[in-house]
Amino acid sequence: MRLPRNFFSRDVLEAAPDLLGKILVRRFDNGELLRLTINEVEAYRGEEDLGCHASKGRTKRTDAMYQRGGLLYVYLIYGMYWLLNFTTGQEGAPQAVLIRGSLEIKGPGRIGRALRLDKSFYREDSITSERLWIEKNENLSEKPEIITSPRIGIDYAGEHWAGKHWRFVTQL
DNA sequence: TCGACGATTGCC
DNA sequence: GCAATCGTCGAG
Repeated sequence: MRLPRNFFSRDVLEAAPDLLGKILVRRFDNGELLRLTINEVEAYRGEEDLGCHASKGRTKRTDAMYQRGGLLYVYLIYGMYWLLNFTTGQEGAPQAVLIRGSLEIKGPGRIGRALRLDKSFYREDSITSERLWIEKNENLSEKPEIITSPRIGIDYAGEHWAGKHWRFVTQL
C-alpha cells in the first residue's frame, strides 16, 4: 500500500524516523520495478536550520521544500549525484527527509544512481507518481529499533545545528 | 558574466 | 588525501 498524503503532512521529525523500514519503489520506463528497503534517513527542518538548503531562503532550487508533504525534492550534488528527498509538513514550511541508504544500496549518491534520478523528478508528487513512490512494508509488524546521530556532511552549519541528532538509522 | 562551493563517491 | 563535475547563487 502506497503511503498516503497524511503520512508526509506531519512534522519532519515525526515522519523521518517513521520512513525507516518502508519500501522505496521505482518503476522504470520498461516497466521494471526496483524496490529498496529504507534504513537510513536525515531530517532537514525550516529556514532556521543552517544545515537545511532552505536556510538560504526560497529559491528556484529550494522551492520544492516549501510545498506540501509527499513531493520529491531532488538536487545535483558535486556535479554528479542526484540526492533524493521527500517533502514533509505543510505548504510554506520548508522541510524534507533525505533518503541516505537502504538495505540493498548504501549511500545517498548511490541511491540516486540506482533509481536513475534526474531533474525531471524535481517537485514530482509521490502520492500520484507512476515512477517513484514509497509503500508500507507488509513484512514488518513491529516498529524497528532506531539509532540516531548527527547529520552527515554539514559541519559548516555550526555546532548547534550540526550537533542535532536528526539522522535516523535502523539495522532491520 | 564569473567564480566558489556542495546533504558524495571512489580511486591514488 | 583528493579529483571528478555542474547547477545554483551571490558578487561584480
